[in-house]
Amino acid sequence: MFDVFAKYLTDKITLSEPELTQISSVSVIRKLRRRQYLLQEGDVWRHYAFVCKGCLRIYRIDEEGNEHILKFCIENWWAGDRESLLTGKPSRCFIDAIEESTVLLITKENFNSLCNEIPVFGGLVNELLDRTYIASQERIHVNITYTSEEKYKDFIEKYPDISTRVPLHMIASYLGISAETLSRIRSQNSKK
Amino acid sequence: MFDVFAKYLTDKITLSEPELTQISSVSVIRKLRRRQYLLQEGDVWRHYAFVCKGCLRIYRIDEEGNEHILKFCIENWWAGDRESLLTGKPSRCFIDAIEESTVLLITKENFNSLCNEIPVFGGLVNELLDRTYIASQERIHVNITYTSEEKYKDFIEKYPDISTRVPLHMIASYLGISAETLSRIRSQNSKK
DNA sequence: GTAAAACCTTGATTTTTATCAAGGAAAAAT
DNA sequence: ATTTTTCCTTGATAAAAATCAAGGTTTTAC
Repeated sequence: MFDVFAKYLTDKITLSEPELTQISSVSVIRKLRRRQYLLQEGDVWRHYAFVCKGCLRIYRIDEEGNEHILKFCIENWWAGDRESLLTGKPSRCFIDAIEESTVLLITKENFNSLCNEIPVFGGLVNELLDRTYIASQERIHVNITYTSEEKYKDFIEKYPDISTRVPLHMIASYLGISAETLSRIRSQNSKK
Repeated sequence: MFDVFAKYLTDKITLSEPELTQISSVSVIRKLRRRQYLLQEGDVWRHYAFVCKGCLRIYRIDEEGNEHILKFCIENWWAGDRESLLTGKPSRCFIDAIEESTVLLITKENFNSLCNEIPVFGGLVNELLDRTYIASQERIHVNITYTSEEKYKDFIEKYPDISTRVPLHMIASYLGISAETLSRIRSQNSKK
């Protein structure tokens, strides 16, 4: 499974064999069955995690026990709870696998070493963070601006690959609307 | 006005006199009157901007002409459109002053040089970016989880200083609810 | 292969929120 | 100081969305 990560990296940056070996040596592959947790609320998240295969979700549970999905992570995406990672505080999130999945884990310490020792790697990570931040600003904009229907359209446009493999009620949770409302939006759209 | 920025920096990191002088030499002070634009949609944003005094807002305008406020920036906050800054593309945002304000501008190029040449400065910036990202994740969570009333309560709790100096309808815009609804929420709360 | 669980849809009803409209208070501009 | 603009509130109404409930389908687990 390391080859998936290697391909992801070498598609974007040039790495020597020793560098790839170095990255490989600190990478740990972890398989997850459906519904299996990668992180539970209260635990401290200490890794960087790259999804080689499958689909995860990051979510929080409110006082009434309702789940609210912050993010879906499919192949070639990064997963994790950056807040817990950076602050060292217990996470408020759960991460679990929606499908049988494989993730590649690198501890924070090893990851930082890689960033320092392999500058192009560090550069890639910074670029990724930039893009992630921009995407989160965009999501805030969508959230405060769009109607439920527009939010759904925007979602399937931005994430066509996710919208086909994730249950509807999870998309509703991600968008912050009820599953019933989303079901009705979808059926109305298909009539047009 | 540079002293406000100098204090902000030296409260967090240790800087030598020459370093402060170096920072000062690339800083440009700009005064803004009420409603004056710092950035208009379509322009490329090329700076880092630190608010020394006053209050700005960053917002977008939708097809129907409605404003949606992405962020308020008061003293000791950073303003700008990171998307345009990093991509070099025309901004989709407006930034203007809600009050008479003073901002300190540093061009992207000079700013990057400072980060490289003064490592503690770069470190501070990275930390700031981390916290900003975490805050944006938190805002997304609030958006998809909370009711309008809870969103408002959360806002005045997180930003008591902003909530007292910004018009109500702008807070409504920031939260993604109508001004009338927010007015009613507030009057109901005060009855309790 | 079958039972159980998860998922989606639809209807009826209630709750929440937006919209439209108008009046008054407060603040800004000159 | 006064006019103008902005801002806030309140009411009435319409629209949107949540909730409750139930039935049917699909998928998963064993």
